Amino acid sequence: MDIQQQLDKVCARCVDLHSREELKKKLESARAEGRPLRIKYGADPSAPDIHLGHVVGLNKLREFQECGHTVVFIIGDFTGMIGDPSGKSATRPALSKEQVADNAKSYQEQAFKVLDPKHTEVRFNSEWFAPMRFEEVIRLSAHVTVAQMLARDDFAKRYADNRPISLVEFLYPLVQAYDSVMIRADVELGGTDQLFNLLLGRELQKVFKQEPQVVMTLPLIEGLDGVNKMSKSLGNYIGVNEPPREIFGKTMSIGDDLMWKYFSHIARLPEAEVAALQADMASGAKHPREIKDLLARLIVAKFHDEAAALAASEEFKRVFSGNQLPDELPELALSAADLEEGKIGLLTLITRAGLAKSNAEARRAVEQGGVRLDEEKRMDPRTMVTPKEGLILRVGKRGFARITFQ
RNA sequence: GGUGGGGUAGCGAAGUGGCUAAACGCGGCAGACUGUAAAUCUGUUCCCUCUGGGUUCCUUGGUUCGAAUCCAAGCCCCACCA
Repeated sequence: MDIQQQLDKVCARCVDLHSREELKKKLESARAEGRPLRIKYGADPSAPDIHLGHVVGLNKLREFQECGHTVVFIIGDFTGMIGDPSGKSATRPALSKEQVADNAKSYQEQAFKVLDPKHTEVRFNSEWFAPMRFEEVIRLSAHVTVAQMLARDDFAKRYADNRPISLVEFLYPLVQAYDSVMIRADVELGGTDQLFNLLLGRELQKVFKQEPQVVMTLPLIEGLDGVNKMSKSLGNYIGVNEPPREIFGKTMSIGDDLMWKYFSHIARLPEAEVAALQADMASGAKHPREIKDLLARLIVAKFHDEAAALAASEEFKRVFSGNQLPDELPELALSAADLEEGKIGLLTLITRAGLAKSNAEARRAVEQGGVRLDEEKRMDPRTMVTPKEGLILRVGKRGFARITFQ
């Protein structure tokens, strides 16, 4: 692939790029030296589930790989084990060595659903941080000023509002920047919220007499609520490891407006096709549900396969549009000990099936008309049920259980 | 070290002696409708064997017929000034 093609490919759909010119030069010199560029991507092992928010970046990394470059996937195990000692951030709990190792492993497995393992180098940042002496930390800190740190939007706002900023938070960007130095990154990419950290990597590389990395940011993708960026802590995410049905359903639940971003950044549908779909929707030629169904199929196929995507789509139509039962129902095994004179209270049955967290919650579902036994609505919470093998309990649109006996 | 502010349900945030299981917003759940787990509308949202009962407003002790609200001690958090 020639340099121009590579540039067009990797620069597409990014938000910030510092700079295209530099990237071009790097591509040229890399070609001249017959080596691949080193594309850095940092991963936080405290949240081991990769979701579609990460996929935006992973897709871009994959594009670099398709151009023959090497992805350096850094697992922040060192920082993960420290966490955020200020305790402010719930997303940064301190993890044990074992937890970090486990998370790192599952992280890689998931990342390789998108990345090509043959062109990926996995590194752990404890490699260089664990043996570091405090003296070196101080020296490193000397390269950054408080004013520089306060230039970061997030810090500036918090400082202005008299909200706390822990010193640790000042250190983390530095840690990330130092990673760039250690792996001699040519390019680093991240979400737009990472711009400051990425740029700091450039500064630090200059200090260490390295050619500064090219910095590229990609859009943050809103999660299921359509407002906040997709994140595990907000629970508004679609994980790449989730079963087809979940990925499909969750995708169908995003707002119509958000579809386009997913088409382009997650499903990687070419811009022209996205535009065509938008036109079809505007003209009424295609129904929004139909378009979203396509999106959901593309996403399921990306992490599972075509057949699973098709099956999920069929099942979704049956369960939600047709209000029918799904093909697989979770089972609730009862034994004679659970019954009193052959009966069990409806509320108990619901909580036993895990379809409500408490009896009170089950009661609400019943009183609000959300509970059915063999498709027959039951609105009295005092109902005593005489369960039989194969009885189907349904709570709301999504909760099902089939009763069996042991 | 000094001064001030604060800790209320999943989160944010009212409430400063009884009318408070605690306003309101977000989130969650259910229903209606639909184009779908979109949007919108309605209801609901501590627990329990539920026309009743139990336990809550950082902790412990106290005042009071009665405390999230008052007092004391403690723990924790934040800001500002040094």
